[in-house]
Amino acid sequence: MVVTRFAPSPTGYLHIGGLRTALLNYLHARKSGGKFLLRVEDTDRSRHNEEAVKAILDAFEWVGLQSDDEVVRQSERDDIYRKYIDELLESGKAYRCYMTPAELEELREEQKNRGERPRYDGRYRDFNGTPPEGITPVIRIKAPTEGSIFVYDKIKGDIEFRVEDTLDDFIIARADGTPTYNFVVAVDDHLMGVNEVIRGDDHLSNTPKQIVIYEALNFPIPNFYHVPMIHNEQGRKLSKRDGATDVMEYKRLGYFPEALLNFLLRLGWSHGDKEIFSMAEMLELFDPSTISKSASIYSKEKLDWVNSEHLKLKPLEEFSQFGNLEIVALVRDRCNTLLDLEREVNKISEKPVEYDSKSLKKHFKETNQKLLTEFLEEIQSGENLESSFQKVLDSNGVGMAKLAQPIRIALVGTAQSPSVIDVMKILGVDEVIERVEALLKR
RNA sequence: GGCCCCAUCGUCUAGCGGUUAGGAUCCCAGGUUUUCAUCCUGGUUACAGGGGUUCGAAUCCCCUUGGGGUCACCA
Repeated sequence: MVVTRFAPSPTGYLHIGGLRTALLNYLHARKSGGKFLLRVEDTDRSRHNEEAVKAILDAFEWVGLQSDDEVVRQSERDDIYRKYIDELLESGKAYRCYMTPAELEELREEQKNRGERPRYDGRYRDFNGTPPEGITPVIRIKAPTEGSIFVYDKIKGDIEFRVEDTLDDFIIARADGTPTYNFVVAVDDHLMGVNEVIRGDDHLSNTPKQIVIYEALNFPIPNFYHVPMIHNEQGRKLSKRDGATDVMEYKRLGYFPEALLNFLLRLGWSHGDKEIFSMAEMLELFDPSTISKSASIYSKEKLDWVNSEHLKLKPLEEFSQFGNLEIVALVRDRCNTLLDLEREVNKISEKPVEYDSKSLKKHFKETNQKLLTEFLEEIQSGENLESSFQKVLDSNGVGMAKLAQPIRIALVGTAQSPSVIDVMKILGVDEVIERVEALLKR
């Protein structure tokens, strides 16, 4: 059974890039009846932030990606980590290091000056003497000192990291006793039964460290899939300055969760020429081993288009919150987002508060006004809307636009709207009379 | 800077030794709508550069260049 996870650190909201990673994990697990798990990475107590946890969970709820189990919180698992750290200490695979942060810093400076890679020099690796006074030690893992660590990545292929230039005896527990990231990731993934790890390729260079932990603890190594990053339109890392990176922002902007997911999935993955995917189709067709190796760039235009496609595919009934469904049916083809939809519906259902000056100038000349007045008289005399319209055109021998455009302006305030006849029918005679009179009297 | 990853239209991508290099988006033009949008038709635009291997390279190898990531008692 495939077990995957998404493990955000609660530093703020759910990031759009994180959502994509989560989606890929979710799809991969669920399509084969496996499990998708959520884990909050908050080992650093100064970083624990309950509000952020809630924000992230809310976002997951909105997009509909649900964890198949209780959300795991690392801050509540100190005992577990302690146990494994003790185990490593006892078996001699880890050791206490009494170097102070200042000493460490000094060492790094020296190494840098010599043009070497900054790394811990292993001075306490085989220490047997009496520990220096007044120093609470950190715990370091005994990493291999030579050879290579191989990562067999299902997306990137086999990657060799030479121990010499990638590893040192890194810290697995801080002086305050809390475990560090690379250690808890390995422990938790194993304990949670995670056997397929899909994550951003910014984690690729962490992987050798985690493999060191897996091996020290005799845990089986999971399959790794390192997915490329999403960049901004300048080809750089997506940052807050690039507009909406908070998933919930997309809700406010009127996007459908499925459309956002659809868009995100197509960044780095494709299935033939298919562009629009329902959740069921995503689940059916997704295969993580076919994710592309190169980074992709976020494109708002494409998202808008994907959202508009989803908007057109939804059953009409889903939009009753926006008002008259006949109006919704009339305007939804001209919308990208729900915000657009709301605006377009209102444009018809509410009386215009002002008239577009350009439209007036072009379509509210003398003849237009005369035709419009005639039209008003016809409908006031009890003639129905459609025949009144036709009658005025026929008796004056003019084309439809001469009358349709001023009616549009009267109805919605601009010369752009769906079919005037359709709009008038929905509005009804009384409302049409009111709006036409309002324009003529202005 | 060391290490690692990556490289096809502006963007998302197809291609996995032989294709007129395909689709989508964006943009432009035409048609439909006597409006706008939708929709339909058409069009512009790509294999980063240089070496190999091969009868044949976008596809395989090497180098260069460019971009990204990572180097914490952060995750």
